[in-house]
Amino acid sequence: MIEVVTVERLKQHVGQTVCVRGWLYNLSSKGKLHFAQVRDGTGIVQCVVFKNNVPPELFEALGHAGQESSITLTGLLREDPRAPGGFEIDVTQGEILQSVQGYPITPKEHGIEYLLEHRHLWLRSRRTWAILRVRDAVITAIRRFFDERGFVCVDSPIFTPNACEGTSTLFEVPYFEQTAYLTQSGQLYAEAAAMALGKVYTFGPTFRAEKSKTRRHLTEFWMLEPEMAYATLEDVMKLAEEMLAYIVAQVLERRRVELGVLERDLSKLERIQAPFPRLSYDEAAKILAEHPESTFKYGDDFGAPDETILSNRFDRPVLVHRYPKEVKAFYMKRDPEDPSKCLCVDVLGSEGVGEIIGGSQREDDLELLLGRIREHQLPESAFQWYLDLRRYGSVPHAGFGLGLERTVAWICGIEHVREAIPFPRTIYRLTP
RNA sequence: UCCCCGAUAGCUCAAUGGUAGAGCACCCGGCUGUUAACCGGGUUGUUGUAGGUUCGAGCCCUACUCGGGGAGCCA
Repeated sequence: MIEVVTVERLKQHVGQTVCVRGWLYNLSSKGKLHFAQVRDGTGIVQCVVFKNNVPPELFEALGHAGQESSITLTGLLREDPRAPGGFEIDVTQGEILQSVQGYPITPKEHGIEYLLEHRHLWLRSRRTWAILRVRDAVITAIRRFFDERGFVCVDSPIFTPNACEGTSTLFEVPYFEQTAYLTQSGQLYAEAAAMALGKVYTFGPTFRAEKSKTRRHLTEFWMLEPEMAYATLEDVMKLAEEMLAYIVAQVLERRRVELGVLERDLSKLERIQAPFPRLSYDEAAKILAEHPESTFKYGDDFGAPDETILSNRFDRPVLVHRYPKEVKAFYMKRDPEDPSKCLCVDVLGSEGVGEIIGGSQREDDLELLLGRIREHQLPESAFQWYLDLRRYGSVPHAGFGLGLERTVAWICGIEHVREAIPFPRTIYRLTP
C-alpha cells in the first residue's frame, strides 16, 4: 500500500515509495527528463521523471501540462542535495487530473493591480503561502497566550445599533425596519463581558468606512481586544508587551521556513523581548520637537511620519502613553496626576508599520463618563447599557485593541497590510 | 475629501509628434540534472473611454473611467 504523504512530512519517509497529491508549480524539461516542482499546500517538492521509468503516455502528457495542472505522482523518495529542499521523488507512476493551459500568474513579475484582481489564484504563490501561514501562527499564538492566562474568549456582535466611539465612519446596512452598522470595535461589549467573566478577549472582523488609501489601512480587518476587570494602564502595558513578545517567539519557533521565503531578517525578530521601551506623550513630543523633519505641534496626535520617527529610534516596539485627552476617545480615564492626559497607550510597531495596538484604562466613574458622552455629543440613550456597567459594581478596568494585519505585516516585514489578509477589502476593491 | 502617479500584446515594460517593439507566457523542434533552465523557430495589438489640436497623435490638450501611492482618520 503506497502512502500519501504531505511535503512537510516527507523527511520521515526517505527510502520509501510515496505519493504526493498537488499542483504543478513549475516544470522544466530536459529531453528525456522532466523536473516537476509539485506543491501540495504544505510545501514544494521536486519530482524527477525519467522517460524510461514511467508509462510513455504519462511522460508525454506531463511535458504538455502547464503550471497549476492538478497531478499526483508516486515514486521512491530519496535525499538529493541537488534538489531544492534536499529531497526528491524518483517518479514511477502518476496521474494528471487536469492539464492546465494559460494559468494567469506565472513565476515572473506582475503588477499589484493584476495580482489583486487574481487574489484567488495569487494565494497559491510561495510568498502568499508564507504570509498566510505566519498569520495562522499569529492567531494561534494569540489564542494560546490568552488561554494560558485564564482569559475567556467572548465574541462581540458584528451588527451594532450605533457607533462605538462616535468618530469613525461606519458601514450602514439595512436591518429589517431600522439601520444597523458594521462594528468598528468590540470593546464596549468586551467591557460588559469583563464585568461578567473577569478577563476576556474578543477577536473578530472590524469595519471602517474611512476612505483611507495607505499601506496601513483596510476597510475590513481583524482586531483582537482583551479587557480585564480590576486592571490599570500599567497592567495593560505589561500585557501588551508580553503578548507581542510571545507572538513573535511562537512565529520564530513554528514558521522559520516561511520567514525564510519572505527573506525576513530573523535577528530583528529575535530582539523582540519584553520589556519594550516606553515614552510618555510629553517625552515623545520633545523628541519630535527636536527633529528637523517633523511638523508636529504639541497637543496634536502623532501623524504617520511622526510615528515612524519615534519607532525608528528603537529596535523593538515602543509604548507611547498618556496622550492629551483631546485627541483620544471619550471612554478613556483621565490621569489623576495630570487631568489633561488620558491613561492610554499606543504601541508603535517597528519599521514604519505604524500603530499596532491602542489601549487604555477605562473611565469607571458614572458621572464622569456621562459628562464625557455629553461633551462628545454622543446619543446618550444608546449608551444606557454601557453606563449600566458603571451603575452596578463598577471597578477599574482596562484593555487594548490589536490590529491583526498590521501585526502580521510587521512580523513578516512586508510593505502593505493587504498582503496580510487572504482577501483584502479596500476602498476601491471588493473583489474577488 | 485633498495631493501625486499610472493605463501600450495574456503578463512586465519600451517606443524625439512621422512604419507599434522587446523579454516572458503560449505553440513546434532539440537536450539525462534543471533550480524563474537553456538553444532554434513561430503566433500575439480597437495603445483605458470620449472629444480636441495637427498634414500626421501611443506621445500634446480637456473630460471621464479604472487603478496605484500618500495625507487626514485610525488598528
